[in-house]
Amino acid sequence: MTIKDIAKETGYSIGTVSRVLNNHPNVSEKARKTIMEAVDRHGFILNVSAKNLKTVQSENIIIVVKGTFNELFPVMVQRIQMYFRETRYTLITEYVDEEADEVTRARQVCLEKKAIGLLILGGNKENFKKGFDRIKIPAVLVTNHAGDWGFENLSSVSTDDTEGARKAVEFLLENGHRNVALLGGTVGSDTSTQRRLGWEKAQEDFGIKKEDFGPQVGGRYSFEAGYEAMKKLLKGDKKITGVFALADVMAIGAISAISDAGLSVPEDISVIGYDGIPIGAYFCPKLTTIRQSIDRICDRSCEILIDRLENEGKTRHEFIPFTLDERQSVKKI
Amino acid sequence: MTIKDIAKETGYSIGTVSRVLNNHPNVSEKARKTIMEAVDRHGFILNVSAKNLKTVQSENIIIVVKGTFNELFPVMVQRIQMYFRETRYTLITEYVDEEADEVTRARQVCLEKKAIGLLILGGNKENFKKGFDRIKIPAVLVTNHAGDWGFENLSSVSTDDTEGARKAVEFLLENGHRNVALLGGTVGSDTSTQRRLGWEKAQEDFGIKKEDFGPQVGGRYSFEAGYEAMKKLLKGDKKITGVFALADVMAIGAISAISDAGLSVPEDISVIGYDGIPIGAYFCPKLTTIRQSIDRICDRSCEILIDRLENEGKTRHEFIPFTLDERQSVKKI
DNA sequence: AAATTATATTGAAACGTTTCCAAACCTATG
DNA sequence: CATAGGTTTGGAAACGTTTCAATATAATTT
Repeated sequence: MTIKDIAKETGYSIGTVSRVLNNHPNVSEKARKTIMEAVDRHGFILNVSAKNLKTVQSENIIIVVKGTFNELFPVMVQRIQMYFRETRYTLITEYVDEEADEVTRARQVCLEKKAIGLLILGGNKENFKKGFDRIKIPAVLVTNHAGDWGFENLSSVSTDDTEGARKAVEFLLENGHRNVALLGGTVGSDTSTQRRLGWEKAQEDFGIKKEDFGPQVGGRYSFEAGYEAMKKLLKGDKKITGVFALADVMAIGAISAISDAGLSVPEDISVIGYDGIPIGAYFCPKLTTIRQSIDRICDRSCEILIDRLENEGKTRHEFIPFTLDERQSVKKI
Repeated sequence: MTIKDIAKETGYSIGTVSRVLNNHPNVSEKARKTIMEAVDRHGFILNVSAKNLKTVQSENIIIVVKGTFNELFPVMVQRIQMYFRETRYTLITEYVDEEADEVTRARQVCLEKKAIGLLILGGNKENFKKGFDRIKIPAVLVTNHAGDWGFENLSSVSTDDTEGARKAVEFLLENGHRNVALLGGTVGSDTSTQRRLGWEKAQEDFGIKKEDFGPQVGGRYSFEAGYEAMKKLLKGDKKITGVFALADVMAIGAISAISDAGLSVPEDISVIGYDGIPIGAYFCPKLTTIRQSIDRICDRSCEILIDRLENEGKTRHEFIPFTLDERQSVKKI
């Protein structure tokens, strides 16, 4: 069943059928009705390949997701999928490993799939510097701020990680904690860097000298890494009363480790997380955390991309406000 | 940059270039080398639209995901994405709402995208009965057993939900619990039905009469629903010592509710879950649960689909073994 | 060296659309 | 009633591939 068959059946030319299908003006009401009727009757569907062959452009948008152990990203991908479900675009998901170069991979996939737009979940600046200028299509960096990266076709939507982290640590400090450990972070991850910076700033604001900063233990954003990092921290000699985990999943891992060590949260140690994943509200104790509006981040990213695609909107670099969700895992001392 | 340019540049015909690109036999070493060299030099990429136009078939596989509040599915989707990353296929994800008819939607998308294979995450039998026979391409039902549904082109990979649930409830019964509540389930969900059946069987095996079965409260698989359902249960008059939650997320919601009610798990009430989501191992108390090998379910689903696509393998209906992960949320009484 | 066979290459049609130009058809105006 | 202007339609080229029949070239056999 092709456009040609419809043409033959209705007695119109294929040109006319095509025009009807594409809502072109200059086609009579009568023709439109006859043709649409035939189309519906046969459940005819346009051959996208043939269409793209002519129009060159596809309607593919690629989302490149970096890092595969994250609990947050799959949910964000889902949200973004749902967003595009309502549009005429096709979203193609491409996962890349933590260590891989997401920009090179993105470029490759974009060429293969003839993508017209690009979303990147969790990229890092180093890789962008190396290769982003060769990506010609509009792109949005989701979750990372790229305001000062200086790329022409790149937008970004994120929370202000430094401020968020600062707020988290300040909250701990206001509650009397003085030795606030930092849990998590991997080299080359921009979110880690930003959040660590916030941790430092907050301590400086409270007049803590650099040599008196709490201890740090790195690790990727996962339950397991949080658990292990906390175990290491508990073995350390410094007495810790507060922990700032760079991600909720780490916070949860950490609480689990604390509890396995026979201590309790928040009685012995207070823990604050970052992200605002749903489980946090049901965890025992309920997790105090900096909540990013991931739904809004996702939606806004999609909006910006589509605006640029369809209305030639400018690139933007937006911060979505975060909130401190005060629950049970932090205690005043 | 098209195949034609490559042809012109190397002096060969476009036919020859095409054959080189497709690894056809009957092309000289010399031609192959010259052409590949030019291809690499220009970073030439075949136009998929043009290719598909001729070959008719795409290499698209659709995954239809039913239900959007689930914590398990996004992770499974990710796993499946990763699987297909290594293949020549393109996976297109399509989410449908809990109430929607996944089969009709699947058919529609398959036509639009000219898909050659289909994966369905969380379908139900009623919808299949209505419309699956009109789907002509190989499909695999992931997570539900369809052995007796009688569809020609449908495979399925799942755990034996009835047996898993029975095992869970037996475990509670063996630990001395006699009034085991059932938490969760929505009408029309096949997994719920199967698991409820297991709950009934286990009680029968222990000689409990139907009128003495524990109470049931329904709800979708989410933290929140688990929380609410448990709250309702706690208000009931029957004294409950054990709870079987149809999904880990519900179990976690339930534990949270129990704890908010001033009781504790497992001291006052034992809870067992189903699924084996990662957080379970880090929750406090650590969640005892029936763990499905979701990775293996995913991988096996993909394998079966591809086997059918490429080697005309038969349809299969496989059970992947589950395990009882005994942790801390169940106590002997 | 000629005849036969196997291998390598070419040329052209076909896939299902879109789009542009020209032709045909209206309708209103002078 | 002829003409202009606008609207509607048809026809054909073009998009970048694959594929197949036909041809050219090389290898093998006699």
